[in-house]
Amino acid sequence: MGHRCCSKQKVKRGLWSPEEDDKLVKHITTHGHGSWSSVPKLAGLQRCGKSCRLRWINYLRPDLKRGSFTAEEEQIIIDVHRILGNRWAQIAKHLPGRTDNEVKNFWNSCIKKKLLSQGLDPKTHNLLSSRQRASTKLACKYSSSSPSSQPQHGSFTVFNITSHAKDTNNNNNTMMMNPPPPVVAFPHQSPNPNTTYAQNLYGSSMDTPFVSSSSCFGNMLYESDPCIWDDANAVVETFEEPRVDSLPPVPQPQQQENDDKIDMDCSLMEGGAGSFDLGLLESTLLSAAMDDFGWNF
DNA sequence: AACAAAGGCAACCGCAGATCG
DNA sequence: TCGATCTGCGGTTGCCTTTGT
Repeated sequence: MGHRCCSKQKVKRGLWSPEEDDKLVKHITTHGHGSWSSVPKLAGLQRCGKSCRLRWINYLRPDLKRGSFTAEEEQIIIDVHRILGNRWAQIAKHLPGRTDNEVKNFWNSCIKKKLLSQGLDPKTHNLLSSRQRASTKLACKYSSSSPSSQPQHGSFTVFNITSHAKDTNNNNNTMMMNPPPPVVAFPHQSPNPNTTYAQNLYGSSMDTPFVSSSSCFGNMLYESDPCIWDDANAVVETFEEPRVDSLPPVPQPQQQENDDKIDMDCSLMEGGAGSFDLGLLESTLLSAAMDDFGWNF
């Protein structure tokens, strides 16, 4: 069964040869791709247009960054995935030079296992129940390439934030935020141990589209040491063992997507804002929504 | 050294939305 | 308005390499 676009002609499948790559690159660099369905014919390739498009986008584009993912990229993937779920194309937009396919493969082969080994459900980013953790411990060993990326002391550092936001009329009405979803710190993954991961992230030279309008959240998000964070009247508590069963589930991106639209009034904002990087959340949701609605600025 | 299992990754498949005539 | 085609996306498959026995 072939693609509709190429069902009439005999097409080659499987790995691309250097000659085919060469033909495709030459054609696109001189003529552009135009209509992908006409590319194979014009380029003299016995491939279907879809295959040509995929090959170009994933491997031949000159702006691709090859090589293994950096710790920063890995953290970005985890953060954005927590918000958007398996929207690989959206996630890849946060990683210049990376493709959705590359991100997806990296997630499935590395990050997923790493999260599992750290007791996290890769779908929900929630802590697994003790029973689930026991089963995953049996099933999977640490897959990390660096020993330092293993959880230390066999425990997690989980922030629990209680925000005492004062209302604008200066009275002392305190607004107790709903219990936030768990956020697990990965201090061992920070490239610079003297700065928080978010600082590394936002302060990196990488051309990240993130613009954090609430950097206080961003800065505390990956704080590794036990601390009381009192900026903006929020209190951070840490505890050694996660209270797995009492923690509420992270709202599922999939659940928020009706007709594949991001609900801008989503429950992430309402309930768990305290433990999310709001800057990342804002920019990611906004860019996703802008994409969904076709807004360009 | 040979074989099996696991991991990693490139490519394919099918669906859904967009576009065009 | 509608059907055909194109494009983009996420899920899945299958091949090749690496690792373990």
